[in-house]
Amino acid sequence: MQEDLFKRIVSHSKEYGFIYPSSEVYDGLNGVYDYGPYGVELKNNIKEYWWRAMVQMHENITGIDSAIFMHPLIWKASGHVDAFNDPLVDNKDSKKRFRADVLIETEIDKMLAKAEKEVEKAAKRFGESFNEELFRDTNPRVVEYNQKAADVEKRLANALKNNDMADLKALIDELEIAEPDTGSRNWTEVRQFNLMFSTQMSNIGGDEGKLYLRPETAQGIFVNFLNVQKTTRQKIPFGIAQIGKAFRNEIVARQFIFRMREFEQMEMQFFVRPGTEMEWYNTWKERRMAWHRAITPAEKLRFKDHDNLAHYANAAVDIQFGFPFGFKELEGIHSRTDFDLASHSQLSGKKMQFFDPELNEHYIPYVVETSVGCDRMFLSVLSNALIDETVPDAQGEDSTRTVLKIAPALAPVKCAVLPLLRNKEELVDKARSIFDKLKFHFLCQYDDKDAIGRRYRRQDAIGTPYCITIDFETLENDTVTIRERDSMQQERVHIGEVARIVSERTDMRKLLEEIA
RNA sequence: GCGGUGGUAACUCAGUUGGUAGAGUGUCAGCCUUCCAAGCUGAAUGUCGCGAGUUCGAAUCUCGUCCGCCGCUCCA
Repeated sequence: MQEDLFKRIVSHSKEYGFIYPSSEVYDGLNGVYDYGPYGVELKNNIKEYWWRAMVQMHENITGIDSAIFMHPLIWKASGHVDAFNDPLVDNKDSKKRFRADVLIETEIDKMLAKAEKEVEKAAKRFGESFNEELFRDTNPRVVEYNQKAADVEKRLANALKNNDMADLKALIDELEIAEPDTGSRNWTEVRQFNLMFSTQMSNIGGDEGKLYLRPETAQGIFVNFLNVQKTTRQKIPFGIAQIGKAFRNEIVARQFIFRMREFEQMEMQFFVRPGTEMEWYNTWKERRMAWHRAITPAEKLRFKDHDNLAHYANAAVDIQFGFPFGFKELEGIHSRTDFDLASHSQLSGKKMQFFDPELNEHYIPYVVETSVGCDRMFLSVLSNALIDETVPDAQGEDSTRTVLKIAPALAPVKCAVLPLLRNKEELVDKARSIFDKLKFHFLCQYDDKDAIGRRYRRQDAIGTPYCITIDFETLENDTVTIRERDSMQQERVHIGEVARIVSERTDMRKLLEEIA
């Protein structure tokens, strides 16, 4: 059932111009998708909703748009060069995949544990007279275990540093590491997976011209911290927001647009006084949840604390959405401490500090990050909106309609203009003239093909919240019917009122007021 | 990458023991329609993922290859 919903979302997306597989005429490109005519409208509206909620609604948040190409040292400072470089190995029998370095580290831990056990046993045996320090230094078994652990650790570090995959494999073989569940030692070669895409700048050969496509937009904000703070005269606490593409060379990109190799992030980094970060962390948790709740039912949203934290965070929580394939991360809220600014200060030699006039001292601000996946947001909106429902047809019999119940402020097309009949020139002319006026206000569609009911259904399928129908009464008194998508109810209004009514009901302002 | 599974029209799919391709929906043109899909007439669209082999003949059998989906790993 849920599985079916997901399939329907994928095919509906393609069939109605929301999302196409990328490079489809060449059989597609794994993990890459294109946004179609309605997709780009919806995506732009999601971005606008985010931007206005974050930038327009907060005096102390400003936006930037930093370049995708950045100085390679940025990714050294951020930890991505080291942390996003995973050597992976597969077990041929269990078909499971492991990080080679983790397997070896686990083995090192086992050796150290064995040494400790020797010490414990000796302590019991010798009782009070036990000289632990001496025992550790002299007992042959303890020394051997510790020495071996140290050797392996050193070799592991070297292999990782030199990207020596063959030596990692050799270590796994020499240590006779077995797959934890099955005990199998039947391993494939160790392969390197770098999660950052690299490219070349200019025509410099070798490593000198090597650049990465940014794996997150956040670093563009951190390296502009000083610029923005100066030019906007912001005082702590303040934030910098950015929407932009990021790239990760995922081992496997799966679940449609949920995990793509090229994706778009909507990130805001909020700079705060050290010690106040948890307060702000909680504030942003609540604010971000309110933003989601304004367009998504509460039961589809939940917080999920991170079990183990990334290298830069001292607190982290996800906002998850109930996708057809389960609750999954939509947005991450991290307390990033001063990791990034401190790291950039150190590597660049530029002091990324803030002088706090209240405290009369300099400090490196702490950072609270909110980061939403734009494409995931898009998918959540679609999963929430796509509904097949039973409604009465012209004869009062049951019929099904497929409708996208998207929040009107996010809907790709706001209004369709439909002459009741196509073969009556007066109706068509009148409808055309109404369409030509409405198009100045919002995105409209004109359609006179097929019976009126079918045209309503077509608009339902792309989530158009309002349909204006021009009928014979229009010709008499300049009134039209407005049909609302979800209720299918109609009201009759004067032509002069249409732009105002549709504008009001599809205005993003209502959403913003709701979450203020 | 490994394993499983699949690839036939824009979408969903059928195609029987090999005889050179079909349905429904959708699209387009026209007609008809005074408000909620499936009324009438007509039309377009497929090198049956690609390549090779077996065969008189391959969507169907064999091999190779590409791509998709699901699982393993990672994250927005």
